[in-house]
Amino acid sequence: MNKGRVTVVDIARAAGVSKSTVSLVLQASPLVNEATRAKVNAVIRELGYVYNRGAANLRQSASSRIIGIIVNDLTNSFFAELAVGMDMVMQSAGYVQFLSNSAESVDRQREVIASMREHGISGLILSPARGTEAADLKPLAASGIPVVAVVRNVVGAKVSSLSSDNHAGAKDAVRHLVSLGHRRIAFLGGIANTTVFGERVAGWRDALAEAGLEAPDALVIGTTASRAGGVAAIERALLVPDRPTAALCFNDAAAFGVCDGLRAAGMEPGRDFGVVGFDDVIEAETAVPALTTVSVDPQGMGRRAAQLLLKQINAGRVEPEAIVGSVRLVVRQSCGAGLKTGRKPA
Amino acid sequence: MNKGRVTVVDIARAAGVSKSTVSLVLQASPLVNEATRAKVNAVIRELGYVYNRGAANLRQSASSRIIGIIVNDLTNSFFAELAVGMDMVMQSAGYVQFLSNSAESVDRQREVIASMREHGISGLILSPARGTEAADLKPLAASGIPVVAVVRNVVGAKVSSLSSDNHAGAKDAVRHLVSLGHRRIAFLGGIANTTVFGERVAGWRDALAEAGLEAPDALVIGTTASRAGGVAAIERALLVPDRPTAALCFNDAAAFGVCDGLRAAGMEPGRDFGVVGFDDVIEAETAVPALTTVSVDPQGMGRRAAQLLLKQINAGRVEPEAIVGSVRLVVRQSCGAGLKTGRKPA
DNA sequence: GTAATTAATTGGATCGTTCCAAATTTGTCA
DNA sequence: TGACAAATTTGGAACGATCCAATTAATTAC
Repeated sequence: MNKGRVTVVDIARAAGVSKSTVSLVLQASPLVNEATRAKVNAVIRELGYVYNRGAANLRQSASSRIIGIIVNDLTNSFFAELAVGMDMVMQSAGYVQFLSNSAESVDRQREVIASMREHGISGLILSPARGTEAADLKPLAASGIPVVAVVRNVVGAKVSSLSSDNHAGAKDAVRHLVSLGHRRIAFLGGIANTTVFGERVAGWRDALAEAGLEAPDALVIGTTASRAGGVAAIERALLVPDRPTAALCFNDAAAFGVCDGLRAAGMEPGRDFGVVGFDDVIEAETAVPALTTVSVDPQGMGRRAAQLLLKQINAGRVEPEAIVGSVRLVVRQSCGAGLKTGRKPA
Repeated sequence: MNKGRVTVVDIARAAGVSKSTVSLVLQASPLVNEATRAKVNAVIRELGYVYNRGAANLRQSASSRIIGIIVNDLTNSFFAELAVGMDMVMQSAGYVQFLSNSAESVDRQREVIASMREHGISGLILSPARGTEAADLKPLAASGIPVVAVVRNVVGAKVSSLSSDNHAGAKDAVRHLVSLGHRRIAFLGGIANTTVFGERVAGWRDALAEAGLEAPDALVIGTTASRAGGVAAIERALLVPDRPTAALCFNDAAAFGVCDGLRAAGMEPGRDFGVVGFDDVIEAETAVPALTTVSVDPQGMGRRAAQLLLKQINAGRVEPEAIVGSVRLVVRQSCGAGLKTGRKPA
């Protein structure tokens, strides 16, 4: 059974030329005569020919035009947007992408990477699962497949990375809360022993030190980087003696949770307690109160990661570079600053 | 340049067997002697061999083990979760997936489908962009590639579909609001002339008719299926003379927007206005007030879609079937029903 | 009108794997 | 030990596109 598959040879036969000519037409080569090209293209359309990229990729020189993307938590809208940003760039560069969700499991991530290698990806963008080691990426580097780590980076791995300036962002956010008069500022949510958590807490600590305020460990409450984690964190924070009056949250998801938790305790975020998030997810703008947050522009970050990867793919030689994206504080209502002006009715 | 690629022939030479034997080992065939298998596997590990799936797929009998997934809006967490559900099933069935975001553009969707065909996908799960026509899926059907449409379906296309019982879900939700004493119930958010919108509005209308209540067009306010759309919808709804006291929202995103808009207007969702969503996104449970919503279990739906597609791929012969998933109302706080019990502190 | 030049076209050979039929080795039994 | 069956192994021909060197056709030059 031929499976009904139409091949270059079928086209060649029908158009009365050789398969080589058909191949040239497919590659839009200038070598082929216009009349011939037209005829071949007509036959291609007529027979419903589908280019077989797998066969073409067999020649060792070819590039698969497939790139792999692995994120650690697709249900988090930060990553969903990151993926969308990458998709945009890759799409217009003529690449397709294998997108997978490691769900924070290194085993799963390993499997996915192996599978992607078998499919011959030309590059990989990875938001590493917690616990990823340099060894996990070794084989990729060995076969010359460029890798870009986003959001988190992998210590010891010689791959490019694109992260955001967590330290500066956290510092700015806390400075802002201090300028609003807060003296007891907590750090809520997130998983304690991760690099990103560490960087953000350091920023928090430094800003407090700068203002001559103390930064007690009791005010650092790590839980999960999710809405539920935020709820749990604020519940505990409100039990601390000499309770905080404001908080920098690990990320926006946690910040929303903190708002939920405050309301459940009869407090209104922004008015009774200052809340600042991190990430600037789309919902941050439309939420009520609108979330003051450190903007890392996930889509933009996705686009930049994709561009970086493409650059490396085209460059051939892989020269790892570490980019730390700058970050800016977006002041909205949840910190209490924007409340005077209020929300203008549409 | 050999590109450093290790092939079966290299393994064969190093292990002192023929490439056919290596191939048998790769396929875990029982034909090969244990001692030989062990030696070959050792060499495979030693030389760092990577299976070339592209080459294997060349044989016409082979299946690519790649499936395509196209969703119309990945930034909507409903679709992100849908994708995660599919990922789980596909992953464990040994498939990888091309995941793309059509961003509601049919042109983009067409390109993506073409690209996926060239890569030889064994099946496609599609949440069609608005305006998708049967003709867009024709070539896939023609080459015997099974397609499962999810969420929305494509009229006239002979593909399997998996949608949820929008009519029944909406009806249940409105009945519940009626049972809580509401008499003026709006339908808020969503894009007006889409199938899903139509089905949900019909359920809303039928439930009202059943209760002997009127269903004026002024109370159907279509905007966008997003948080911002919900805010806009409730703003308009509150201006309607004889304003509604509760609303069924097109989806959870819109419902969250409605809650935001209510608060901005000084009203508390659940207490001053009943809000019911649709989809049961994860955040629905942890939000404050927890969202009463019609559960369609996006992850579960993703899993079922993936299973349906796998069934069709394995069956060979493609027999389209339309599955309408049942749906159930999850009563939480936002409708006002759960307020008496309140939220128990953790 | 023929040689030189340029423009188009074309057979293999090749990429890395699978599959088939055929060959080889090993084992069994009278 | 020889005949026969079972267990292993193995070349070579696919699969569908690309690329190279070589051939043929069309132009131009003299």
